Amino acid sequence: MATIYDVAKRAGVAPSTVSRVFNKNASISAKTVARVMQAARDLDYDPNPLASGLASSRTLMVGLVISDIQNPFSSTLARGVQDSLERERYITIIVNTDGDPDKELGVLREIYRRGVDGFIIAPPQHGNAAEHNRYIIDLTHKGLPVVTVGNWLKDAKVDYVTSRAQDGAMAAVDHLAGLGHRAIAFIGGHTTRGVAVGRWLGYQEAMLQHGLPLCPAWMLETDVSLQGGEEAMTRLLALPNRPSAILAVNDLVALGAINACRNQGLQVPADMSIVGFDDIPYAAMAAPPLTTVAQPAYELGYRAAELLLQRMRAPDAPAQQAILDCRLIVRQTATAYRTELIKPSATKPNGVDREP
Amino acid sequence: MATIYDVAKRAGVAPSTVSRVFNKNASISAKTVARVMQAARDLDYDPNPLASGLASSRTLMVGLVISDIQNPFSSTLARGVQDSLERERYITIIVNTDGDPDKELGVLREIYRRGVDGFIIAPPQHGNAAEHNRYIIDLTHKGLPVVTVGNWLKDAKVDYVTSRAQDGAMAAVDHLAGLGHRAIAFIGGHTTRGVAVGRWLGYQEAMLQHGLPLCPAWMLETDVSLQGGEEAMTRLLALPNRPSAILAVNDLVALGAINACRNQGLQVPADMSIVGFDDIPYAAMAAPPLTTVAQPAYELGYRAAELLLQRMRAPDAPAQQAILDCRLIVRQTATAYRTELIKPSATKPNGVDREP
DNA sequence: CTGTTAGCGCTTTCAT
DNA sequence: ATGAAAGCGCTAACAG
Repeated sequence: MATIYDVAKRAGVAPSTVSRVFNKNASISAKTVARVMQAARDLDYDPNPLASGLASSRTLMVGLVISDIQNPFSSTLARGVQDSLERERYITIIVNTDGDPDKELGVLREIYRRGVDGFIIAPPQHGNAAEHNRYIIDLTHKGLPVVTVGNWLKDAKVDYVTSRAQDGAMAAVDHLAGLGHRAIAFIGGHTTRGVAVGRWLGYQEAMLQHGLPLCPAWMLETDVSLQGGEEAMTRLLALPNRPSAILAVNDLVALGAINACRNQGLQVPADMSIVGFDDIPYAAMAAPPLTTVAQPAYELGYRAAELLLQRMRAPDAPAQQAILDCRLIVRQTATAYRTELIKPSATKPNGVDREP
Repeated sequence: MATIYDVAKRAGVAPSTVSRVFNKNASISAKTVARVMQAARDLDYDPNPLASGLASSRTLMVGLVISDIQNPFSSTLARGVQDSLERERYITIIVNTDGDPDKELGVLREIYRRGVDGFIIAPPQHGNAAEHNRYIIDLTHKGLPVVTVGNWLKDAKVDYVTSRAQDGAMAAVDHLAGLGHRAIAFIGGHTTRGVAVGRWLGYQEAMLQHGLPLCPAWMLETDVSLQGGEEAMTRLLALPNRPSAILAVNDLVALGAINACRNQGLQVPADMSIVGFDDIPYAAMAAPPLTTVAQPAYELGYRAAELLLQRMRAPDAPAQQAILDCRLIVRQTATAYRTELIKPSATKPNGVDREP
């Protein structure tokens, strides 16, 4: 591969001039630019990113921290990030945390080490007091651009993008309550932290507004996955005072919950109403089609990347945020509450009581 | 950040010694190792990957080329790759081609430029004569480790991993034929190229074996996506001699096809049998649950990464391959052929003929 | 087993 | 507007 020296020699200029031409910052005479570009073309020259990274500590790499690329929400968000970033020739390094705080810290360190120019931290586990949180804030103090999605790091100058998830969750509860449900459970991830908190808060607030009971047994933490949803629903179904409706922290969990119901011989929505969150493409195709709160995953990613790009250009600009709307999509997994549900079912071993 | 010189000084050794310790290749006395490690710990030293990459041209980065991270098959495969690679401290750079050969060539160039230590090229578009193919082979000639998944590059020493997709496709056709279908269509991607060829060949071979007609109008190329499947199915339904069953190149396409049927007022499987490919997690949850050929996506990715790791260690070892099994999963989208289907339906404007 | 010495290819003052 | 020269932090012969 040709180096900058080769190009310089062929163009009859100094290497530094070639560098300037390629980095379009300093002012160079038009004819020099032309000569350099021609020489570069002749030699098929392409700057070596490692060398320029070493010299300038700019690598054109950004780290994207997500919980799991297999979640369609995350992969869509990732695509938004990549599509935006690649227009500026950045590459995106995607790392998964699996919702594990230790792992998150590890991958964060790893990509920092690698010299990324910035981070986008999406569905993370960092709460408000954890070590990672500290770590992330330290990064920003070192001047590293960070944008978070779905989670605001207070006390740090980080840009963030989020959706009105709290409103979305409230709309879901409103919908369920309007259908006559009183016993509404929430199946969450680590509900007190991370990206789930908005939904969690919205759930509680709406329940209170409707004068509905917040029963601790109805607020479950689980893995944010199909399996997690299945398992949580199974636990819920084993309860003496089983709820009649569920708000799930995301569609994966909701889908898993539907599975669990089916396995126990329950019909959704006849015997159990379920509302998801995200509106992944498969929500509409599920059996039955999932009622859910849509989040603009792609947009979220795209906007996050835009904010990051802006911050990298203007490190001292005031922090910005982009807040996008959620929208309740009514499909077929939530239906009117039937009073029969409160009677013990002949086919079920567990008595079904009305909640206190 | 501490540099290798700082550590060397503190440990009272030469920088090269520190380098050797960290790269565990040369033999170093135990006590020197201990001293160096201690110094490194004291200074919180971490080697700079850019510097070492520049000096050694090993970057601990590998490029993963897929068509679209949003396809659950791809994201699962990607996860397999990442999980394997991260154990050896490699990071994975995921790039999407969207099935566009030009874009593929572009991203390939880009990550090559970045100095990746190897490539994994999964569902690509490279056929057997295209420019990219040439490009990839050139890379291997330059000594760059490449493993392809699902597609064998002949004339090149590349390792590859694949599934017995051809057998899988044949099993699907066998199933459909056994159900009495004769008019079986194939909705493919770019069927003559890339990862789809195995399925395409399997389809044809099985059709021939069963003495079934290979009608050109029944072999469609389309985008490998929900929309693509929907669109292709719509085209198929507009045909005068509509097929009674479909083999789709993957689950996304199959799911899209189901949508199209529903939109046209057709029941699946009563009016149209459909079989997918991949068995993405959502296939089982679809309405109705999708009959499909399962591919071990995660395994495929994991194994690809393992082969790559091996080749990077032993550049001159003979090419290896890993070939995994596919498995037909019979669910509910394919059912016995009903002779009524050949009569023009009262509800449909298009006459339905038996195929020639 | 360990030290010395050149680079790897680019950027960046500092001059001019 | 352009050139000269000193690194960025590490590795890899080559000695010894």
